Amino acid sequence: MQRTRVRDILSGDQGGHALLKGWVRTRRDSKDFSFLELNDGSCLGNVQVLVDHTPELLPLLERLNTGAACAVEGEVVASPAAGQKWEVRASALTVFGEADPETYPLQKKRHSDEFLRTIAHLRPRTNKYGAMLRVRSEMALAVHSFLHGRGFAHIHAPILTGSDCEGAGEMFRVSNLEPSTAAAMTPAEREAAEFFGRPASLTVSGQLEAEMLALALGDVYTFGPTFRAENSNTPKHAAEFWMVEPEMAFADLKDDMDLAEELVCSLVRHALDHCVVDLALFGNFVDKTLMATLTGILDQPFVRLPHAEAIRVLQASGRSFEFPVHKGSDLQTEHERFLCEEHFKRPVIVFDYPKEIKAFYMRLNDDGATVAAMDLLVPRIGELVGGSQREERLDVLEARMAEAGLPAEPYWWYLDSRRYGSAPHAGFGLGFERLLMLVTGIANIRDVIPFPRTPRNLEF
RNA sequence: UCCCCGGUAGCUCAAUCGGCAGAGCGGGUGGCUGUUAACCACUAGGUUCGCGGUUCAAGUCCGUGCCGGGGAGCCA
Repeated sequence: MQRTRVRDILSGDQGGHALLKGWVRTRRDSKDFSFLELNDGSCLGNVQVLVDHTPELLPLLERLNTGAACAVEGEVVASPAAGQKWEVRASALTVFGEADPETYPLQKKRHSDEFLRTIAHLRPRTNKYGAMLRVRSEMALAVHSFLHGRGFAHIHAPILTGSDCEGAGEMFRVSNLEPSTAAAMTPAEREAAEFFGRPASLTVSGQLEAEMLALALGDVYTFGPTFRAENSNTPKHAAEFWMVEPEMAFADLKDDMDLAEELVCSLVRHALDHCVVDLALFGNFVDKTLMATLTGILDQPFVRLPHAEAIRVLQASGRSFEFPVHKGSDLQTEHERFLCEEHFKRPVIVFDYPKEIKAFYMRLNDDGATVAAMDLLVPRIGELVGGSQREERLDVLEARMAEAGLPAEPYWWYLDSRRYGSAPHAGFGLGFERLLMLVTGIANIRDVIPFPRTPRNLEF
């Protein structure tokens, strides 16, 4: 007999014989019978199972404490008591794995996020983390379905990279050499001995490779893990995170901003449409303002303002910031928060940044002072998306690299794309975990990744 | 990496001025009830994060290390 998922029992409209398999959330004993709350991860809800204390069932029931895995076979019937529409009257039980109540760390009561991080292998069995993981899966699907619907090709950028100057972020070095062996070698010996014959790292972005593919396939995107070795200890940084990076040929900055806004709105709408029950949990127990925030995002277009205009808004605010703003200065966290949380009270896209504070590959505007870059800022989280129109003019790109002090040689293939059939193109990176923080209201990035990697944390 | 706060029972936390180590929840035992964060009674449970110091006496004060949280920087 095939098992029925709890989700299908709870959403069904008729009873019948069923086989359920899952984990016991709690057991309530009466004199002659007990109630089991069974959860199988298919949805937030549990099925209430009524188990009579018969000679066959009682010995098995006694082994089913909170956390135990079991199978329940029985009749699905309308529940006579309030609290649930359906319940299952058990006719047979199978115990797969017991959970010693003396040592099983998950209790029926609420646990702190900090404690649950120390048992990341068990926390998916809690309501909150089960809900988060279902939403995470649903959001990944929504990313693919939105971009697929727009005609984007899903491409796979390499995770191992040889260019150790891709961008600003510190990179994780990758080597197959024993550290002690490598330490005894001269740099030349070591280079020859390295697996790739040169230094290798984990990628900090698939953008440069995505550009090459966009200049062949038109519209592409990567969606994969990304690595930063920055010693960042904050609620919104992780050493390993997932990033969605669309790249469009024949597109400018406006197209880029349009796509970012439409993608974010599409993902939020998908969550509201497909994760109703799980989002309700977050709205009730994690962030009371969640639903208002999410529907607010869909209400009206995002604010778009040039960086220079953002500076003027900040200067005119009358606020005394810890870091005073002036023409050409970067936006600090306090400025970003003021703009989207207090002044506009909604997502804000800031664009046309001074070229000095942005990366070399961003397209130089006609004013010669700014580049066609954009950051999408959202309340509470800050930068959700960072992108730009790319510099497609070979001479300008080479000049910008020289200004930045970058050697041209390792970028020979990147520059080739501007040498042969270059075309205007644009793209951005969207932090997938930050999106999940936005959608769930969860405040710490460590709680939207099943097994987070942060400085000094590589357990599990 | 810098600044601030914290680390006491399985979990969440109290402990006055430096003076006997406490509660709720969870666990165990018994009872009760179509229960549902079940309820009632009883009960067990401690290297007070580690190391060093001050003191008659340290959970409490000092130094240091580790871990966690918040803020900042960097960014997705």
